[in-house]
Amino acid sequence: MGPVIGMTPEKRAETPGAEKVAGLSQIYKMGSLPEAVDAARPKATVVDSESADDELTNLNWLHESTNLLTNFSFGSEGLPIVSPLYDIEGDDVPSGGPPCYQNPEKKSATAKPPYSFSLLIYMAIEHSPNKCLPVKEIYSWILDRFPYFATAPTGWKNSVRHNLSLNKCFQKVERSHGKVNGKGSLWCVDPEYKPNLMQALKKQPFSSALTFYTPPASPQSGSLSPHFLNSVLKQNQVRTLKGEKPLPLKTAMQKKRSYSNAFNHASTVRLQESDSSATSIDPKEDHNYSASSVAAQRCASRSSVSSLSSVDEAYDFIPKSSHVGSDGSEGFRSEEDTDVDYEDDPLGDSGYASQACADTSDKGQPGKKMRKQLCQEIDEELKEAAGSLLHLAGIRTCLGSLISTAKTQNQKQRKK
DNA sequence: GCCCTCATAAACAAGG
DNA sequence: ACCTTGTTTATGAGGG
Repeated sequence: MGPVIGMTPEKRAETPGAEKVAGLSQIYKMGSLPEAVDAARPKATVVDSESADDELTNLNWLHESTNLLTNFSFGSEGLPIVSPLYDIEGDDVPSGGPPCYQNPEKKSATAKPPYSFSLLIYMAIEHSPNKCLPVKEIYSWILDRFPYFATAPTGWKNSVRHNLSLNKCFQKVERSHGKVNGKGSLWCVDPEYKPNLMQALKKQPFSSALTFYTPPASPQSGSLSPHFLNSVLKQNQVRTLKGEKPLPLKTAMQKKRSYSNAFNHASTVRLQESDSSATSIDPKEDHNYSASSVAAQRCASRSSVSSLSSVDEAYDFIPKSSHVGSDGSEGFRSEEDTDVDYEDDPLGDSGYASQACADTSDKGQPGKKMRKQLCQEIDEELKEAAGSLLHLAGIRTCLGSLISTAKTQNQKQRKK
């Protein structure tokens, strides 16, 4: 198969682009924008007014922010809401959507699938509503899609487990407290490795299988949530205290976007970027089976609370409620959430879905309603936030004019 | 020939 | 005791 290459975040951290992924929240906090991000940014959005809006209180900044607020509200225009649900089964793709997932594996039912175990596992996990599956369900999915394994020697399950264990692309998430080392952990795809898996999938003969993948909708939508605005304001307070210049919202927006891009591992555009900072990894570090490095890498990539904390950090600017998302995408859930009795679940795969997922899993209509409702709510919040900003700006303008009039009156009195 | 990826097998431990 | 899950090690095939 095509090599599932370049999967070492540790190595990636050596490249400038890697920082975008590895320490995004830190980038935010540091207030430094990697040049690579700047370069990758559409120039049109980089208005050359950095000096002009250096001040947080600059009205140009505010004006721009309000423009952005109107331009980036959730789902209100332009940016399509990508549903990760329409293609869970690959068949019910709405008209106008991406091409159907053709189930290439079903074409060659008894032939050995052209995918490596890593990709099979990846596909299985990505097919699940919550992007998390226990080993058993991964078996089932593979068996379901590739009857080849029904007759294949039983060793393939060993291989699956072997892959899950050894491949850093996959993270184990304990279902509940008492089962730290017990049975039935859930396996997720490490978001950091998704681009690599995607890339590997693209190299497969049946690249149409990619269409089952659905990118997380929230971050790259570029919306300006109140959380985001608050976050910028808070950061600017800190920066001011530190004696640094406040960060213009525009810059923050750009960072947010750059981060979102980095987080959006499904972005094939990014995958094909020439600098390929997010995906260019030292092949030596990829999927390393050598005993010495595996130990070290596992320490780095797994023991760190399965990177989940970093994922959470990465969502810094996004309302917590949207971490899981109404659509269930990017399903890194809490242990409580994932603690589901899958054995008794009559829904099968869809049984892993949260309530929101369950709402949407049938025909997609209720899900759209929910999402629409959510978008409206967010829009309202955005409007409120914009209103608050305008209010503040108004106060500032009033104060400014008062001060200036007072000054002129002072001067007049002195002349007299 | 070397290195890498991947598949496969096997041993072992822990838990249900 | 048996099965499942998870980890680790070893080995070989295939490709660049």
